[in-house]
Amino acid sequence: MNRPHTGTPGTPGTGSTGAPAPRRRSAATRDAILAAARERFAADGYERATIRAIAKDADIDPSMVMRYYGSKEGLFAAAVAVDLKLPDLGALPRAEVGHALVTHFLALWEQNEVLTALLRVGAAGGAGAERMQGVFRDQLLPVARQVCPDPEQVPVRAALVAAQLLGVALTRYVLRLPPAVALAREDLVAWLAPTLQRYLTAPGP
Amino acid sequence: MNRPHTGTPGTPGTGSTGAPAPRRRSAATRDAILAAARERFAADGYERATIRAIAKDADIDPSMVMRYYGSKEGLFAAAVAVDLKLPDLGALPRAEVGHALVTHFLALWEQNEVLTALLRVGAAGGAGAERMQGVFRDQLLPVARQVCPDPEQVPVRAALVAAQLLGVALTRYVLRLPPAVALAREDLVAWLAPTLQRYLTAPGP
DNA sequence: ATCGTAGGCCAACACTTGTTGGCCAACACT
DNA sequence: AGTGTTGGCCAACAAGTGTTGGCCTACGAT
Repeated sequence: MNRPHTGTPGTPGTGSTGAPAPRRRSAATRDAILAAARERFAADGYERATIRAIAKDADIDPSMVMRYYGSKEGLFAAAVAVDLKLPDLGALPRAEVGHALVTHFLALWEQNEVLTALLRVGAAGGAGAERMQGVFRDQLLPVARQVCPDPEQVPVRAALVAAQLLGVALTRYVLRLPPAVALAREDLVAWLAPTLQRYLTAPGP
Repeated sequence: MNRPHTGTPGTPGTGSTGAPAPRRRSAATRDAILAAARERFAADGYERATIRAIAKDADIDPSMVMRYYGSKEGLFAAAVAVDLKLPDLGALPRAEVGHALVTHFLALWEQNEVLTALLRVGAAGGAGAERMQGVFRDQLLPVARQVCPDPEQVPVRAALVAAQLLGVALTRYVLRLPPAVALAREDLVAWLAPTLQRYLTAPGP
């Protein structure tokens, strides 16, 4: 798909010395590109976030983006490497899992614009949606498995949780419905925690 | 922004006769364009849905789209004229509003791809998000006002309802998380109805 | 039958996009 | 000092986009 050209430099094998990693000068540029890309993807979505705009934000030439990340899709893939860092719900009192999940998610969304970017692009469909499915499958499902009574119902429970949480993120951080934005975080938690608690631990309907 | 050219034909003034409306031949074309546009917008989102593709689906020339709708934005505005047709919740037993809302929404969503299109484009931000805010404000808020105890809390309640419903739509119809897709409609209703019921009618936290 | 007009297509324009290959400066290492 | 490599920019390409204006054809009223 993309020619090697000079090839992606990759990790430069820190050599013989166990020294504190010299960190090639290019690493700074790469990080700048990634940061700018996250911002643009989150603000504009995949299509409207042009490589040229990202490059200008990072104060480098558009061709550098190609050199380091191969293509726009490659850049996106590198920019939204999401790790939800979900806590171990198994180690919590079962009555608190709902509360813990909501607070964790809200904190995550507000500190990291990666999730907004991912949601925006995921909603656009195609590869973005697949990536989102991956996050759901690899990160949310296993956690749900730890608190769900019936293993067979785990996927359904997790999907319900995802629907509620993503819905909040959508209305609050993407669509910005005024009441959803104005809502204080603590009130939001108070409303959502019981819902998630029920979706996760209540007996099926 | 767009020149009049021949001007949008508009409604052709059915003339003197009160006859069954001759329906200019162009009306069929316009409807075909609109149908194709809804499909494409729903499937591909705003940017990826090109005028050329829509025109090809409708078996007409791309320039016709411009003639009838002025611009791509104009076409989109005409394509997603959403009317949720929300039932009068005031006329229902208060204990059933949650159930009524979910069933109505799911039916709406599955019959009409307009909502998927609107959600996809809304999530992309910009004008799409504003239009979604409009639907929320003009159609969901008034209905919530009919069942909410405290008028001051109406916006919050409505936002919570929107978050839950849009979250389901997102995971089920846009992201297509497998468990969310596989879930039977009746089961989904059984899970969601109590949640909405609580968001709308329960005393605040 | 005639003529204005609406419905439609064609070809092109202006622009933006992702992407490429070549060239140059600074650095590291011997 | 010399030399190969890395980091970077410039200019350009090919493709695809929304959009425009002109031209042709068939219909409807006169």
